[in-house]
Amino acid sequence: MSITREKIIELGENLIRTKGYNAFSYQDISSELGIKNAAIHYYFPSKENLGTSIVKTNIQRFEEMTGNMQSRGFDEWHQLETFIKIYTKSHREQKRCIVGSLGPDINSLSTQTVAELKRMSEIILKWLTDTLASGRQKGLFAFSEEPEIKALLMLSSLVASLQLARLIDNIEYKSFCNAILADLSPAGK
Amino acid sequence: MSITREKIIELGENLIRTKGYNAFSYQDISSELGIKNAAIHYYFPSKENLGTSIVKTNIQRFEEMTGNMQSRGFDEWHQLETFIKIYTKSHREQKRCIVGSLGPDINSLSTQTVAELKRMSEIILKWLTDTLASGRQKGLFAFSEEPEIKALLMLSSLVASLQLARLIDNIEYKSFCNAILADLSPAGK
DNA sequence: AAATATACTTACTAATAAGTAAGTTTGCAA
DNA sequence: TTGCAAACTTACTTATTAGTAAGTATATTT
Repeated sequence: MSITREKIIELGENLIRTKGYNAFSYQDISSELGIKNAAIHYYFPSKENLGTSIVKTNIQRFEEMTGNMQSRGFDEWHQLETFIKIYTKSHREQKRCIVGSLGPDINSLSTQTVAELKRMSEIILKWLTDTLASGRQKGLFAFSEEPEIKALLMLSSLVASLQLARLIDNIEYKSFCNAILADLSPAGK
Repeated sequence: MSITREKIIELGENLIRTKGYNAFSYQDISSELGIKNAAIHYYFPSKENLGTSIVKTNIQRFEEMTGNMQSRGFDEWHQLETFIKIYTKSHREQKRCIVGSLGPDINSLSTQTVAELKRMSEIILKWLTDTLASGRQKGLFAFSEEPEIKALLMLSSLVASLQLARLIDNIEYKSFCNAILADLSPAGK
């Protein structure tokens, strides 16, 4: 695989996560990489194409991460902690997540990109639901809702928190994330 | 106030809440209203201007609603229920809220629009924090976090849920909102 | 009746966007 | 050394965008 191709994907992802899909252009990428806009089209004929590739890369990354945690024998609490670290890192870097960035632009995305984006959120939600369910069975977590609902509540909080954090100053992001985890603690109930 | 002006604001708000700020154009509005794009510029010289006006209108609407509830003597539980109804209605109409729609585009908005948007989220959060705090004092709610953190958690959930709802099919939005309210119930603890 | 303000339209401009066709350089293989 | 493919550039086109300047019709005021 080409290094330029990878750089385009990386830069594209950053642009989506900071400016948003409709606010970035091939020029933003090409000028940053010191190449011409046609060079981007050489790798990604259309912007839809690039968008879809970026989502696919993110799905792959997520699946690698969860696979890794499972094969390394992380318990459910540890897995959730690691998952939440993705968001604290994004917050530090003043970025949103892919789902939170592309979700709003769903009406101006190609059907292919939307399909991948849906697939991504479903994969995340499924993993989160399963992790919550098996963690509760082991007595690691306590919550009264259905795991699907709880997963949706948690994911919603995390996705939106990255957005709200940019609107509300003095936000204590760490406390926020701690509250999400503490809410699951069996000791607290 | 002109009826055309009001229609522009209403249409603009709908476009922001469905397509997003960067994805809608003056043409979208003018063609819908059967007028020319220059007519929109007559009322709103720039798009930034329109954006700011739309946010201001929403702030006003929110303050009228909360003011009304307070003067009518709604208790905190009733107030929260009414607040959450805004989101169930948005969900039915396949729309997001203003904060969730404009938040993602913060990097491509004018400083004035951003200022109003920040003001709006702060007003909502302040109201929610106060309502949670006084409701807990009266024994209507039970939660262990600081009211500020709890308010942020709830608002995050609601804002993002409207986005995720469009990504995840078969979402049971009612159960989701019920879970948010049930979480506050003193009986459940 | 004349002047003026309101609510537009007509007819543009300048900028930026995605996308393309054809050419160029470079390294490698036959 | 010729041929060819990969990785671009040059030089565009077409479409859409926000925005503007000047004009027009209509109603209201003076």
